[in-house]
Amino acid sequence: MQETRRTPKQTRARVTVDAVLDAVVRIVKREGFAAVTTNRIAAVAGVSIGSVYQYFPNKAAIFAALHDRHVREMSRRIDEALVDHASASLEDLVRALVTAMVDAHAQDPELHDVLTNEVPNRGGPRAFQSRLRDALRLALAAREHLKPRQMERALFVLPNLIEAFAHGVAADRDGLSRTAAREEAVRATLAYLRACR
Amino acid sequence: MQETRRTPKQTRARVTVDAVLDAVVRIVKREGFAAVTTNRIAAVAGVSIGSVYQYFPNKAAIFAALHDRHVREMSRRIDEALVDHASASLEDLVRALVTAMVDAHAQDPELHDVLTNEVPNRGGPRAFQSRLRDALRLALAAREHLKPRQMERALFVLPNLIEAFAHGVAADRDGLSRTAAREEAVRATLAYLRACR
Amino acid sequence: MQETRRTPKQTRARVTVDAVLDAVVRIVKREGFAAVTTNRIAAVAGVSIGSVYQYFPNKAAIFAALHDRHVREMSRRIDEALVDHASASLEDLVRALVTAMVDAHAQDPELHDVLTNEVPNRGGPRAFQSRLRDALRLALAAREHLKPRQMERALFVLPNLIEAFAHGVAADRDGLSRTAAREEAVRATLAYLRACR
Amino acid sequence: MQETRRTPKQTRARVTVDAVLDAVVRIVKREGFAAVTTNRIAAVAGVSIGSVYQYFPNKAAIFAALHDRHVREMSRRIDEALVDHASASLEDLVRALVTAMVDAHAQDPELHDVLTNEVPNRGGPRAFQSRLRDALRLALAAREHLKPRQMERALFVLPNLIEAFAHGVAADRDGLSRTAAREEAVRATLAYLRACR
DNA sequence: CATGAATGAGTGTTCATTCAT
DNA sequence: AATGAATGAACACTCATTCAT
Repeated sequence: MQETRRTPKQTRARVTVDAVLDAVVRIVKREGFAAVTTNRIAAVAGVSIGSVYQYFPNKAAIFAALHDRHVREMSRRIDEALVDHASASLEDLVRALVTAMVDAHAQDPELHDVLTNEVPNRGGPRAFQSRLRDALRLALAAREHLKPRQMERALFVLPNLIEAFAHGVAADRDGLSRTAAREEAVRATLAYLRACR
Repeated sequence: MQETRRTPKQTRARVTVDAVLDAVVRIVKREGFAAVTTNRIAAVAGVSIGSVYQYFPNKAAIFAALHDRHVREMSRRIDEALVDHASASLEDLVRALVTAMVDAHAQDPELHDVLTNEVPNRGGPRAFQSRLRDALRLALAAREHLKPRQMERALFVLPNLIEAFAHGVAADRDGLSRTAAREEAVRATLAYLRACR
Repeated sequence: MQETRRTPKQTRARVTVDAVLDAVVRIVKREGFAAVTTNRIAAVAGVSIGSVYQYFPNKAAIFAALHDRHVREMSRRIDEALVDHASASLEDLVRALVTAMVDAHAQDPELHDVLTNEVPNRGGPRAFQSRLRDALRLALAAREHLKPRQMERALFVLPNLIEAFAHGVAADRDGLSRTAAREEAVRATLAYLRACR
Repeated sequence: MQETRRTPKQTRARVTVDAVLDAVVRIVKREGFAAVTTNRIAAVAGVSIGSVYQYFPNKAAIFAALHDRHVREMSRRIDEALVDHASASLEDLVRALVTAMVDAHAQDPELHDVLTNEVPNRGGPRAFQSRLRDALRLALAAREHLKPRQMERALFVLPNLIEAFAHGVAADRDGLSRTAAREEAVRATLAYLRACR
């Protein structure tokens, strides 16, 4: 009773916004980015075009919200891994982070591809890299004694490393299996970390 | 006498095509992707819109050609590194490849960003990953004794890794100097390679 | 209460469609066929170009609809003559049919000319000849004992005969008076019919 | 040696002009009227676009010349029939005229359809009706004693009649053989003529 | 609030015509 | 004279956005 308690207004807004964002994804996947018109979005989302403009000031804002949602979902996973493995070893935490990112992308590779290569993204797709960097900063600071210089370098390398694998898994659909790719990602990350010490 | 010898037709075509592609880049950088209209391209390229359509069947073909040119430039650099370091150690070759890619992107980060995030890219940015993969296949086969399985994994990982770093160095190094970032990228790549053995 | 009762949607559509078709006719008459651009049609019809495309998928469809409307109008007149003179003599029925066709064309000869000679007409202008043929088939079958062979021939000749006069009246603006032409048409048609017996 | 003697210039002009006109017909038949562009005409005619403009001031002139050629061909046939049957009965002459027109259209119905319904025709297709009218005036004056009023009417009716049948035979005879249709056209025309007396 | 018909600025593209070679 | 690359005005059509209902 208490947790689902939002005003009807908020709920409806939430539902409509999500329907719109999902519609964009569905259209890009099925008909390509060129088919993403605001009217089509409304139709696929099952709302009127007027309602779309009730929630988004313009088309670009829809894309921005879509990217935002993705970044938030990624951040959620990162935070979760961080908290769940707060007292685990660095190896285990890194494994958890890598697994979270790879799995997130592997789950719907097409979605990831769409977000990365088709939907315009003024903010850059690197928005959640900084969240990842922050998470790693916390993790490393608590566990390793790295000189500031080393820390900086590691914080440059690791997010790129992790994204490379996540990206690779999503793109190379008939390459490595998800499990193998994930293992490879963990191995590469830990190898680098060891080389840092 | 011999090197500049092309038919006037070919030369003119080349010049026009390049002017058009450069115009696209210039417009995206200065006014954003939304300002890239075919008529604007023609104006900035200093040719008539009719001439643009003499060389490109439609707008999408212009973008495709732009990506193509980029891929070719990348391939050129990869090939060069491969040949120049034909008898060098694997470490040196990998260093050369990473450096080549990083430098290529760092040279005009804005251009790279534009090509990656703004200009629609149906073929995927993976076109030159496969060139990179081929180069690495040659390099590894001649130097390391990897089991097929190991080779497969390394060839999946390395191109993604290198591209991620090239991106990363060009985009946000978060305080790291470009040289330091590049050095760290090489170190991370070699760390992975060593872990493969 | 009952006769004007249509949904607003249908009424509005009807009005817009007719305004568009009338606009085409007006433009062709006043400025020639070359001046018939979709934007000009919209302007003259008093609607936005977007609305035109709400009702017609493309420019050709506008022309098709225009011809269609003409054919329907002709068919209406034919049917009316047929029913009104169901129990009249063949002479009277033929006179009614000829009169209907000639008058229809004489009423707005310029319109007819435009439809015949300027507006592209993929379906052929003969669409309403077949309606005329059907009407005559009914009329003759009920009144004359023609052998199948004779019937076939009469059904080939009569529509052509009638169209020749209608066409002639519309085209030859300073030729015979409308009444005279109509009388001449009736005379020729009946002469032929008598020769068939 | 003497009759084909024209200056090379004139001959070349003739050949080019004809090639251009034939090209138009070929394109309309094969690809539809929309495909008739000046550049395509030049290509199909096997000459350069520049040469086309050497002989025609603009595109409309090409269409005009095409109609002109058709009218001239029709006139030739009319004149021939007139002379060949100078001392024949009116029936025979009319039969000859109808046959000439019907056959001319039946020979290449597609061409005729194209010229009538697709190629813009500012002059109206009536150009050769007046030639036909003149021929009939001569024929009737020499053979029948019609009052001026009757003559006027006959000269209004007959060309329209004959053209309608020529059209009709070429287009849709609805099961009738071409010979039968032509015979019936002659019968109908003569029936009208007799009713004039 | 929701709707969706209407809007019209702006786009990609064509093609008649020119003119330097 | 012949060529055909270049031109650019003009077109058909789309689609983000508005607003009366």
